[in-house]
Amino acid sequence: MGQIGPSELSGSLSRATAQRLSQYLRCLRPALTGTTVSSSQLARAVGVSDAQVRRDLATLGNLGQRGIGYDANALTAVIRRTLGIDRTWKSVIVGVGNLARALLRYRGFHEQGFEIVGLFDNDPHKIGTQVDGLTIDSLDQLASSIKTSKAELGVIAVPPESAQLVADELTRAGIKGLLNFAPALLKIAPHIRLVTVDLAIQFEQLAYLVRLSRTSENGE
Amino acid sequence: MGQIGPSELSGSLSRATAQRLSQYLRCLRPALTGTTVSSSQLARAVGVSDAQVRRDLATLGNLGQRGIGYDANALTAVIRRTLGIDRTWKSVIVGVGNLARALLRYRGFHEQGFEIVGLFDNDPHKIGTQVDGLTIDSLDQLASSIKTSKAELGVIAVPPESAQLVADELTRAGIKGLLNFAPALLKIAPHIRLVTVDLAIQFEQLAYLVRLSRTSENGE
DNA sequence: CGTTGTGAACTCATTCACAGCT
DNA sequence: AGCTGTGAATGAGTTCACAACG
Repeated sequence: MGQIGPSELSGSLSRATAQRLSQYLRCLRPALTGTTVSSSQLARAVGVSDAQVRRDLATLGNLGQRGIGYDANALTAVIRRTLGIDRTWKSVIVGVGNLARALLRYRGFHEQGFEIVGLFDNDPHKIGTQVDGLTIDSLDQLASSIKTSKAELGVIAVPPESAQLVADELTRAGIKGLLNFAPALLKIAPHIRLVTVDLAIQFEQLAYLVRLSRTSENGE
Repeated sequence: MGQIGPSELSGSLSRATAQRLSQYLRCLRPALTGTTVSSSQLARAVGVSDAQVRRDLATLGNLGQRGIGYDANALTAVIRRTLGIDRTWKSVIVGVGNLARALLRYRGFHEQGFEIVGLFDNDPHKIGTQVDGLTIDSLDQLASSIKTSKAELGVIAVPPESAQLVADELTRAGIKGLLNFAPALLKIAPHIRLVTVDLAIQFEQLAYLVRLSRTSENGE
């Protein structure tokens, strides 16, 4: 199974590990110069144990130097390659509301390798107008536009009642992965990857944590 | 409210369990009428095993009926109480950009118990204007405003370089929990609860999943 | 020295499988 | 029959602790 090939993107990392790699990447950026970084430094920054960091990074190959640490540049490169963001991912956003605009302005998306190549909406008032240099197209054009632009990722930023429809349309257009912001339970084909971000759930989790820490005076 | 009855809010649920409870809640809403729902139904809807559902729900007390299932209304009430959303959480948003506007329009926030009672920004052009019936205030007024409104949750929707400052200010103002959307590593006091939502990380996770499913044609 | 990499131990989470209730 | 609750088994994830190395 874990055959270390030419580019060692070995045995699939757990979801949690992949998330932490993203976080390590975040802290690595500031210290991008030719410095080295230790597992305990990364651990403190992200809020995990140093053993956890070492375990995570060890799965990427032996890129630490004992007694020294990890080379920040090399580590960054390997994590990016492992996560698959060592290249550009063309993406489209369906539903051009405030969330879509927030995503377009979100710092560093482009430099992280995510390029928005299409905006779609079904509101006649929006179709044809421009946002950040991109023209908003009608949903009818979704399939043809995706095929010509070769976009692989689709962002669903429409109200929940349209979310399934949009997901189906994106699937038909040959999209590979969906990032869904609608609080809806999507039924999608097994070959499509789905990441759902439900903002209300994040609020609920926060409320739970606050409530918990008040109920039992449990430190940390 | 009032009595906490069997007071089954003791044993802190794991973070993952709390998340799934939120998801169950999501599927429960449509079937709100006096119906019963089975663990396998919930499991199918959310995408977990039925045993998982029963294990999760069992931690809330014995509210299933063998041979029948769970009463949708009762289950909803207990989950809401467990998550701490059986009451209103007053919240403020700092940084009134597109993300803040998206949150304000997000369906069902209010009905889920989250009430935005304050908007803050340091842009002179925004201060004094209204969004959704709320007047945008200067950051200077943060502390006093939070104290009079008794807001408990703060949403950080500012650029990453201001995020730490805002977090400190909210802490000083006596906030209980922070929902951070800035891609920044926040240093916060231990008694403050923090949930960070990094949208770029979600993109990265999706890219990883898509890349993975292409590399090894691993069915699932 | 300080730091990595990793077997081994350990903790937490999930699934199995079935008794027990309706 | 159908469905829950749960002990037991399994699996996944994390920490311990230390040898190996610069």
